[in-house]
Amino acid sequence: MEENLVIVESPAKAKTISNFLGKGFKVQSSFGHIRDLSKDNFGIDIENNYSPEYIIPDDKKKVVADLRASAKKASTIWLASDEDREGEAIAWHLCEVLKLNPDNTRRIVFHEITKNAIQEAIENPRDINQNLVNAQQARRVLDRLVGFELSPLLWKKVKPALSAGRVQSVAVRLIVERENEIDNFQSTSFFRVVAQFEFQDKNGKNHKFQAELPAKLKDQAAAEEFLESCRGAGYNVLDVTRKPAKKSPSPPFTTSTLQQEASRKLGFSVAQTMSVAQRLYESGKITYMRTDSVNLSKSALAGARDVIEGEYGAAYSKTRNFSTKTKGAQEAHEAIRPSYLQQKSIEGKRQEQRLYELIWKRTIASQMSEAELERTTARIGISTRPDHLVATGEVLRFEGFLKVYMESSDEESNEQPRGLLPPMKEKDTLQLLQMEASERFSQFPIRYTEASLVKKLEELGIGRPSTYAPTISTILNRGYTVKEDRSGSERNYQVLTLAGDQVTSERKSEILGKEKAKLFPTDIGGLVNDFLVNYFGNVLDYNFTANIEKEFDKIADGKMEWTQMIKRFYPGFHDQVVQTTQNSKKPTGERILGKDPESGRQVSVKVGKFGPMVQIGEAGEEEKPRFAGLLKNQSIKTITLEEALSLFKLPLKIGQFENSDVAIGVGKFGPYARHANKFYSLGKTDDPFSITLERAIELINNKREQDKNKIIRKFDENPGLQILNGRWGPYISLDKENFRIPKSKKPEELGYEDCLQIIEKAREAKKKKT
DNA sequence: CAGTGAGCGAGCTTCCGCTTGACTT
Repeated sequence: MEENLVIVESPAKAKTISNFLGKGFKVQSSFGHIRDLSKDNFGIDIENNYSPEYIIPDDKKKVVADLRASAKKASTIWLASDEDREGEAIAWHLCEVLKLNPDNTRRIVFHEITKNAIQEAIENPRDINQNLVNAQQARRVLDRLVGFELSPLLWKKVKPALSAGRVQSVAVRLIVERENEIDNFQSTSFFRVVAQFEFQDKNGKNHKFQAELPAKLKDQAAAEEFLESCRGAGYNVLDVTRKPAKKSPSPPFTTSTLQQEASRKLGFSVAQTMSVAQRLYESGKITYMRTDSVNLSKSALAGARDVIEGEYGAAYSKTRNFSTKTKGAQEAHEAIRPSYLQQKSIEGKRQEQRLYELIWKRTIASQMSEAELERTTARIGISTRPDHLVATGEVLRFEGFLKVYMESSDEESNEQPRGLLPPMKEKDTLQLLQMEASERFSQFPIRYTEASLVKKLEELGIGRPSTYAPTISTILNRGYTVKEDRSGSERNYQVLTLAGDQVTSERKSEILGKEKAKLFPTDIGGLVNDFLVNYFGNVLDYNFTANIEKEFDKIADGKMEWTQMIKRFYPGFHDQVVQTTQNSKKPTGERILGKDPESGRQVSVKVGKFGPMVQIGEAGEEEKPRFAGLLKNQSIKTITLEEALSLFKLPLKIGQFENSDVAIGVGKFGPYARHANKFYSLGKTDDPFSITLERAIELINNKREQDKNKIIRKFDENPGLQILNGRWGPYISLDKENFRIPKSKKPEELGYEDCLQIIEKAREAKKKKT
């Protein structure tokens, strides 16, 4: 009965702290929350003042049992979960579940994992803040009520297994509305005038540079008139002004900004960033990766200063404290930074090295001095016109943090890097090389990437660092949105050129709307969003979360009873659900395309139980309607009658191979080629209507080759038993049941008996579990 | 795994936030 038990949320943290505390302290992890609402009847007794019913999920039973055993043996229990709403609730659930005695239970918090911080925390314990716990319960109950009432409504009205929630539904709304903005965008064109000049300095050296007309010209006639009027003109410098400017580094990484920069600079998906960061955290290379704080510990600040002064000199060092501007930030952790700042790079997988270096650079740069620039502006007069052209140059006087790191941007920039202007002064004359007026277009709104959607959600205060990546997965998995590349289409534009005293005109073309890994709404995403916005505009409101957060704060401050808050929301919301269930029509997005020339029956498209489909004929007619699903890249919004009708041509025989028919069809898993009763998926770029027999045979042969490599070993004793190569490495397959191979064994050396042993063991382990 | 859908209809799906393995073929 002498040990102290410290409970934290993460095992990696437990390990680190354990080293600081030494003997007499046992440190264990709760692995996050240990209890959640039951799934029966919402897990909330609505009749009984919204009393929550908590259960311990199966995968937490062992954790709880271990903690219970340790708690029994401990003289004092220290609850050291994070100092935020969720962390406080975890501490409270631990008290409840482990039946901890308040006399020997202490609540402690620390913001950085150093020996001093932890000792200080232990010297200043406090009680559990029940108000903060209640704010968490209100948050949890509200999310459950919203999610579990809206989702079943969608099952009834749209399609089974859909979902809606306070966070995911707003994420979908952002994507759908952005797409609408793009659809409705009217691109306007204008002309931009850029001139190339040559200047000869007093040593006779020639310098080339460019200058631009500040005003844009409204159409081709204006551009032509402008260039014509410049024919034979002289150009001289009206004045030159110099202005100093400064650039400051960005704050160190939070989860959201790390996801954005890893996406822009390394091309990582949000989930990929988190999984690589998790490995870095677990191996002790970086601090915790789920954080909304830009704060660095004192020791990190000192460490950064040492590194910068040693590596670049004292002039490059500037200690900065950043403050969070994010809505609803809870700041239970530090910013994401290297654990040891003197370590510029690490050993490990390529991805880990790249992400680590990004984190190192960002952290170090945040503690460096400003970059100092000098911007030069020269105004250039045109002898035949009152207008003037402007040339700008930028010189870096002092690199500062730019020596290490520069943040990227989501916007496509057409600004060219500006260099130094030649040493011109007032009244100098310039030689015009050529002047170009080129047609430009107003910029379409930009589609979201995973990371820029996270940025937007964070700005709105919706979601938390631990949920950004899972939220993206959810809206992709539900089929509300797809992440895609688009090749774009050609657009023509006009360029007028004044050179050698002649104005010429030329038509050029460029690619418009090329997209890489952008989020597009699907038909179902659009349909569900319109339905929810129409009937539940209050919950789908971009400010809904921000407003209820204010109420959670009141609860946390003890100024409001948490059940009061739910009482104010739920009855009205529930009534909305009941009303909508009874009174709303099924939203189908139906569009009538025309008549089927063969039968004369109506052809329409809509979203059905299995997704978007075409229908020939109507229900209730003598002959039943015929149905066909849309292809993945087709939409009920844009599909034509002709495209819709051709879907009924499938499955389509395209020829013979090895004396059997080859037919192209579309199934549950997309387009396929069928041959001798076997299915072969078509590639992403294969069009089911125009695919050739040659290509189909190629696919068949590829698949056969793959299957050949799939088999590592076969056994004569039992043809149902094989060692196969799968997506996640080698595995044992017995009559369609699969088993993992222990890491200690080499799959190609396993014999028949070995396999049976592994299977036996796996089956026993499974039995124990249940 | 590979067309399903028009309504007699079983029973299933679902939320957000904390956290990692276990697990997928």
